[in-house]
Amino acid sequence: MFKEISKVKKENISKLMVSFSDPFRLEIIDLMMDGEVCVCDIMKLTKLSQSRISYHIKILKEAGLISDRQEGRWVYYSLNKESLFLIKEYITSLTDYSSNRKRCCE
Amino acid sequence: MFKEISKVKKENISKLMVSFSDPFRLEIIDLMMDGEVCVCDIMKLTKLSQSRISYHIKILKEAGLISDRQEGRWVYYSLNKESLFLIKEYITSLTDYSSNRKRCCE
DNA sequence: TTGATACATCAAAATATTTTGATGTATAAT
DNA sequence: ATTATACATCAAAATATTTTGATGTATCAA
Repeated sequence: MFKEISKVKKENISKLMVSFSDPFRLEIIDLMMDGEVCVCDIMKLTKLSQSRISYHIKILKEAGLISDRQEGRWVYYSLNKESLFLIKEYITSLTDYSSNRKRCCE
Repeated sequence: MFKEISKVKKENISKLMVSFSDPFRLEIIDLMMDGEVCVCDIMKLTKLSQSRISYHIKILKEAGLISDRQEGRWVYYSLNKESLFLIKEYITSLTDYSSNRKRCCE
């Protein structure tokens, strides 16, 4: 399908993009911009319930967008740079191709 | 919320990201990489039904990801470069911030 | 070893998205 | 004028996602 991004990568991309498709996940992602956060932080900063946060965290983790690091009772989450780079690469591939547009249906 | 991307932009981003959250929309987007396509093209190339394609096209259009151009009975759709750039900018802002990570909860 | 904290997981309910098939509108060809 | 084509829109059904509240697990402190 994609000419430069393989099918395997395409599935990654798909899950990664789903990460950003929910407003509350966007908020959580936003909080991770500054560095590591734990669920407790997200609870304080967003007023989302604990299980609700865990649910969204799980989606982000399974997509590969975030990494986790446990320290005692706390689990610290942070954005995964490689995944962000993959997304940027994908978007760039779209812009690159669309710059030599042609007309269709002729 | 975002430090460099305003709230208005954030709403744009949200809708733009939703555009990529469905596998069939990803396919449609993929087809637009090479240039303009009409619904009829997408039908031929994907075997999705016409109303199904129109539904997804509508979401992409409302998100501002694609532009349309009518020519007689045909409507040609193509990727909107400005929107792609906006997304790249957003992802970049995430990577930029996450490079000076700090520990939380201390 | 008891209790508290931090988080994960689960099943059910609530909600949102997607698909389908029918119908509608505009354009164009006969 | 009539018919065909290209696409949009609609309401109902199908399906998927999200939320909630309860319960489970691991860690730590007293």
